[in-house]
Amino acid sequence: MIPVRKRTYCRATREATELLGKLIRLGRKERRMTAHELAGRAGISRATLQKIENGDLRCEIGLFFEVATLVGVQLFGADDAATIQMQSARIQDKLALLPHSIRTSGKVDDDF
Amino acid sequence: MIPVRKRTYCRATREATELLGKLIRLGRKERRMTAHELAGRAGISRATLQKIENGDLRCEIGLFFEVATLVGVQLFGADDAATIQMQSARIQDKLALLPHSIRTSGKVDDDF
DNA sequence: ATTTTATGACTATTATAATAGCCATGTCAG
DNA sequence: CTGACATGGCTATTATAATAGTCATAAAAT
Repeated sequence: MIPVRKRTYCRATREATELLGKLIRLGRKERRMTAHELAGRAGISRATLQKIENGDLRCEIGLFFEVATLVGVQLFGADDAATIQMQSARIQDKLALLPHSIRTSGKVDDDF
Repeated sequence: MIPVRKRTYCRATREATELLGKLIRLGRKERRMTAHELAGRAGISRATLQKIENGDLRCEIGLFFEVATLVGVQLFGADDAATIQMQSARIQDKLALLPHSIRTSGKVDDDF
């Protein structure tokens, strides 16, 4: 029973997810952890970890990031939650300056 | 009907996902796109886009990355698929040097 | 060489994400 | 001011991800 694939993803999406999966597998092996061991620590099944390391686009982002964190893969160039949170706060400030709702009347679409 | 939350995520995971969501919302507004419009381009529902921009950990990573790409959010510091693919190839080479399967007998666990 | 076990691949089942559709609110443009 | 529409927040339904489990293979360790 072949599942019906309907969704498509652009190449950048596929490549990025594949890269993240490989970084996770590399991190795991560098730390000499088995797939079984890492899956246990992350609280997921070994099958799901396999899908993550293979760059399966349909896995939860939370699981990807959780495993990445466990094996020391840097997200957004930061190794700790506090640094990421600071970036988040800065983006929040920029967001506050923009209008709450976007109106598509003028059709300007500046590319900045 | 309150859904039973069982899974937990570490702070770094939550912060990183929240940051990515905010970067996406910022990117969308800078390009003056409505949520409806962006959801349409990404081929997802507006409700899912809302969850993504709010940093919902349970959304598919493929949807996160797809939307991020559409609004110009850089993944892994690269703006094109080719550059990401090159990074991927390098990681692949490093992986090839490591042993195929990890044995947990010696219990060394070097941190590198 | 032999044993042990880490990994890849698969299936059926269960949990849950994604969706369509709705209403209420808010806010931007005229 | 006010009317149009963008957004947030729900619900029920459907699609599908996550799981547990098994089997085969491969590769470390002895």
